[in-house]
Amino acid sequence: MSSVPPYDPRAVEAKWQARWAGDHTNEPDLDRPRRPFYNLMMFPYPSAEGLHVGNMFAFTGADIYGRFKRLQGYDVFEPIGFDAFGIHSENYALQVGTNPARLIPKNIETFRRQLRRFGGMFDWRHELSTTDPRYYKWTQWIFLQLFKAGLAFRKKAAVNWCPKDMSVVANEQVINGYCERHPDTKVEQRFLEQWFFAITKYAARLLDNLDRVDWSESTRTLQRNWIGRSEGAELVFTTAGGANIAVFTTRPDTVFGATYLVLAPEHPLVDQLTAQEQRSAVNAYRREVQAKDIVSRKVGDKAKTGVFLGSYARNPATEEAIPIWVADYVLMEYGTGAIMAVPAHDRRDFEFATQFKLPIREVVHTGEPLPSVAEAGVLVHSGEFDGLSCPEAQRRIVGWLQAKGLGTPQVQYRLHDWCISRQRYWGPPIPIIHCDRCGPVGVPEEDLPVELPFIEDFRPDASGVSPLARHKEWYFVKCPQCGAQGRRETDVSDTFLDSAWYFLRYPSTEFDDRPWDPARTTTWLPVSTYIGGNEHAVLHLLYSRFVTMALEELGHLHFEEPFPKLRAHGLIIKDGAKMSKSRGNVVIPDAYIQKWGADTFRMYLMFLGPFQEGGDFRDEGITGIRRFLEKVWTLAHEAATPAPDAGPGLPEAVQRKLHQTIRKVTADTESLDYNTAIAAMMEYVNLVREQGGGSRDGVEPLLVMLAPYAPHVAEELWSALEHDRSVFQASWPSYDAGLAAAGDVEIVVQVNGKVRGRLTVSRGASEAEVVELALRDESVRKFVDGKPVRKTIYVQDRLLNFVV
RNA sequence: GCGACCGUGGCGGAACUGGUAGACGCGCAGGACUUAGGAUCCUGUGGGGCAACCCGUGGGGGUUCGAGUCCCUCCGGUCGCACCA
Repeated sequence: MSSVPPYDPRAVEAKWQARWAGDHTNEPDLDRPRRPFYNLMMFPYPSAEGLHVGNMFAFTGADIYGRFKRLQGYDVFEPIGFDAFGIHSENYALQVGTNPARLIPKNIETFRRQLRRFGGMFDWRHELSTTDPRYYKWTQWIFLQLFKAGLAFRKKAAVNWCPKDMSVVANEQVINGYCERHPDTKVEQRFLEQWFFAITKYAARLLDNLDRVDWSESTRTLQRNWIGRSEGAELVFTTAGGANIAVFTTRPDTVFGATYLVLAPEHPLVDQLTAQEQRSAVNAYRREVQAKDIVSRKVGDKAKTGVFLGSYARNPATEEAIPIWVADYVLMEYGTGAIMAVPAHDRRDFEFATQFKLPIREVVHTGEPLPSVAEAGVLVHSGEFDGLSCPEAQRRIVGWLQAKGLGTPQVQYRLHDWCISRQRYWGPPIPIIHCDRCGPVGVPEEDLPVELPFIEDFRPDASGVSPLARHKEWYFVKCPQCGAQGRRETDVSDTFLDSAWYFLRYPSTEFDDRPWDPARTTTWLPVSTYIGGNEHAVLHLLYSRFVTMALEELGHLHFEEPFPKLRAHGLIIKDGAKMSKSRGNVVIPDAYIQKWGADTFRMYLMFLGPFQEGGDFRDEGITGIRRFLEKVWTLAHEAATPAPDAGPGLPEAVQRKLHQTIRKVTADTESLDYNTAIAAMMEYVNLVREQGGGSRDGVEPLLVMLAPYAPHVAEELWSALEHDRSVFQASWPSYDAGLAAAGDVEIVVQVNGKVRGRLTVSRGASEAEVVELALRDESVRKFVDGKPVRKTIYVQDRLLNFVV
């Protein structure tokens, strides 16, 4: 055996990374691809700590898929970028006292270095950052398109306000009513005029299209639940004073049991319906509710609170006068902000009625104790509808009330309109100018981008207005419509808007005069495969779908679903817990890559467990992968200088195993089962070593299969076998199903379900043959032993079972 | 509280439509080579038993010739949601 050079991953990886960059290996011809394949992964937020193994796990899994597609003959476009606006960057900047505009470029530089080092197949020509004015110019442009189409509008909405931060905080930053950063400070509720996108107009389409996309079922279920469609009816309760109170209910069949009404504290009719003697109690209650932060109002303890308004409404079914209450368990954002309470058949209403001694009337008899919420029973105490089943009664009662003008069938969605306003500094300014005469006016497209000014005092102050409003030269501007003095909108937009369209920009990053080039877009979009974490299963994906859908409708795109195929990867866990800075268990990959090489580390991460489920990061097992690559290294060098006595062709066992391995690695890589694909390659390598070592025919297909997983070492060994061109110009090996299936099989012989013997027979042997052989077996005979065989079960090529 | 997913050797994990449980890897034990080995190679490795065999996929029950896989129930864990009328 000739001498094999040592495997030095650092040298090999540096060499091939330089070669790929120099040869433009990872840069497909975007204008004239033969078989375009857009391999997208969720772009990272460039944190100050750098890329961690969770990111790398996700990117490696996505990169393997892209490289696999490349080897199957596709022109793969695999871009990367940075989602760098947002509250995380801003809070970190506030903490260290440096403007985020200065911090982010450094963070991006670190990420870029780490991403190059791990060997992703990225097309760096098309890198983007959401903070780049060349990018957010078009984020603003999209806002304007939606604004012009009437899909962006303003309304008042509650926000969490931290008096210490002097700023708005997100729901996730409120911990039990206190600010995350100031645990002694209670968060308040404030009502501010905010910008919304009318995503609810698309609720039905967003829901229906889910049936037609190829996504993991778990992700689709999350989206369905989030959209939350429910069917029911809107019913009208009238008051003596002539007010109409509309309520939404999914159970119109229980309307005879509605013994009181509840309005949300913010309901516009509360003032009008409050009786004089109750006014101070009602006002006090409303103030109390407003003082609570949003989260504890929604999440908080389950004890019900509320106040009687002192007035009554008429139940449209019974015509009785029933009391009207205000309570915060009714939410203004859902339905009409008012409910008919049916305490006998709704847990929440039951709890409330019990507490405030309100009447409880059973109208659906199920035999269960109250409250009985099931729709399995017959109507009672419901006049002419007594005896009907619930579904039947729902139809009939809605029809009856509809005829009286007091009800209509209706579908409600849980989905809210998307609030895109952020009273913050670090985001793209919303491109609107407020004019006293013209109202909110869109910034003319030729004036985009509205640049975010670099300001030193980006800290919020007690005024409650955005830091941007303090910059007069930026803030005051002429109204584009009438030329009068106007003021810029000082809210910036939500980061979810930045990321709701980045995949549209990637193929067209070099064009500054259009957000995306029509020809490029037709060629490359929609995305071929999108791989990302399930933490974005709802918001990011839903917002991206909405933006795409709206842009399609406005004629800017030719498709309405951006991600026809989506796969969610699992999470990397460390010491049984999610990696997070607060737990202090974040692992940075750099030291591992330095020590073991990127190839070993990539494969190690994929070998931890199923990609779509995640795994527990411990570094003990990493040497196993390194040993495997060393073995491949040796085999390939043996193949490069074959022993003189090497015969032609592969030993039969190797040949068969090779075809079985190709079959398994192909199927497993396609389905993202990378851990078992790696195990299959290991088995093959073990067999080749047993059977005499490396040969060209045995090693070359292995190197191609290994290339997506360990691209650098695969390139190095491919070139050691005297190939001039990149291994990624090779094609994925095919297998011969006949060869893969050939050979003998071992059949298990059972007696009464217990394994008593094993037989080796040729594949496809007949039952009679196997039975005869089995009965000759010593240990099988011992258990059959003259007893009559009552039944024989034979499973071809697998098992024979005698029941005696 | 509701919903989804999951419990397999010392560890990470394999196991197609019910059909050889523990692939592959780590670790561990013994051996070889070596001045040395935390390098490499070989052998073994679920538990019990000298053996024939017996037991074994969170606990209990069921269906079946046969259950990690299907059904019921209990226990434990992870994730998601948060009064959605």
